[in-house]
Amino acid sequence: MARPKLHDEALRVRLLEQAVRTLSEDGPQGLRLRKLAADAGTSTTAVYSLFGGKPGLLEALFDEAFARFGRRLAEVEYTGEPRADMLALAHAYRASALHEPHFYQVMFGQVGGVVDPGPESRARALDTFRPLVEVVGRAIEAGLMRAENPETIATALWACVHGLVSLELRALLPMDGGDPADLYTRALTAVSAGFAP
Amino acid sequence: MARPKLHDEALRVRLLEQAVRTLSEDGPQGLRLRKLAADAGTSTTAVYSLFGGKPGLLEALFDEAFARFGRRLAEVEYTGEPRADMLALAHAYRASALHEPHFYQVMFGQVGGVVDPGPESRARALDTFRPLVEVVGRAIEAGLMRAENPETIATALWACVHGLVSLELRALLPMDGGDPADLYTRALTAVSAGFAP
DNA sequence: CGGCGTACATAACACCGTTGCGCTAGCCTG
DNA sequence: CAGGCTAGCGCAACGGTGTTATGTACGCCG
Repeated sequence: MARPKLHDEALRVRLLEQAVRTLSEDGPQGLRLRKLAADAGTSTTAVYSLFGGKPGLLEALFDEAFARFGRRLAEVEYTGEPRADMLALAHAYRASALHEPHFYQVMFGQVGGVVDPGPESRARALDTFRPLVEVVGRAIEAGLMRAENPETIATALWACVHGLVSLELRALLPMDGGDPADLYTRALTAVSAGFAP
Repeated sequence: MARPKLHDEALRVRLLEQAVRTLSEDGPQGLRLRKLAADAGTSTTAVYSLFGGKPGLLEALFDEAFARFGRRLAEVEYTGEPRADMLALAHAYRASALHEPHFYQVMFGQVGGVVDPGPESRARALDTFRPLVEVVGRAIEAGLMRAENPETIATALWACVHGLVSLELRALLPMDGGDPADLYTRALTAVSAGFAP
């Protein structure tokens, strides 16, 4: 060792925070390494020693985006009625995606081309929808849904919400049907009804 | 006029065809203007006079991708049983997306950041799922689904398929459930059952 | 106290999309 | 029939990107 490390964990979180801010404000396109380093008071070398490059930084943002998403879903207050809770989760999912679309893009859009999350990042991402699996489990216990694998049903529900959000963000929802929130509610009610015993 | 135009409609389709080929093989990342022009035996200026730039080229590819998708869906042979036809459409949708994921990325992923399709491109994109609306309409006529707005039900079905495909392409489908195709069938059967009268 | 080795910032590199320059090639006029 | 005018186009320059190589300043150890 020759001199004290400046590229330490503290700088890593500072860079990540700054990247999160830029991502939130300007989107993935606005994320430039030089500007990021300058804003954090360091040089681009730091990004390479701490993240290995821009793909590594994006993977860290992928994790962060799912963590934020997970926090939003964890804040949902349950009523105890599984189907209502499921709808609450879905609407929280939608609200979070519409409120921070750039993060949604990092999670599900192919950003800049190559965000290859790696297995453990994918596993953490999958953990995000654990609350939904649990709600489905309670619905099954309550006799509201048939006794299938909860993950299967939860995946179907998740896919439906995710697909609706994706279409809505692409402005591809046919808008003759009034409030989009109603469409979510009706579609998800239908899915859960379809899995009724 | 001074000399015969080389940047004509023929060159436009040649460039588009070459772009389609490159997109299909190398993905959006592999689409470089210089290489594209060289492959087509012209210069980058042609892309600007014919498409206005790279965003214009990507919008043309957006249209082309949806056209291909529409052709795949139009090739589905109907049995006459609306629910079976709906499943056939869904599996054709999935097959097309998995077979040409780069086109799917152009259609639904935020490619390179800015593919802003413009209203008439969006309208053509929405036309793509017209067959699904018609199948739903037949299901309603046959008394298999409740007499709601067919577009609403079709949108719910579309979102479900689209969401599943999106998750599958992201390798985010929980794989303990065996064949993913079964998951599609079960989820979509549930959705259509949820809209039963 | 001096040399060493490392950790860093800075500058160079290759490439991108975009744009201005300038040559080239055909019609129109004299 | 010749020559200039100008539109059309290839080419090279520009600003910017992510990445990599270079040089430098610093703190420890002999």
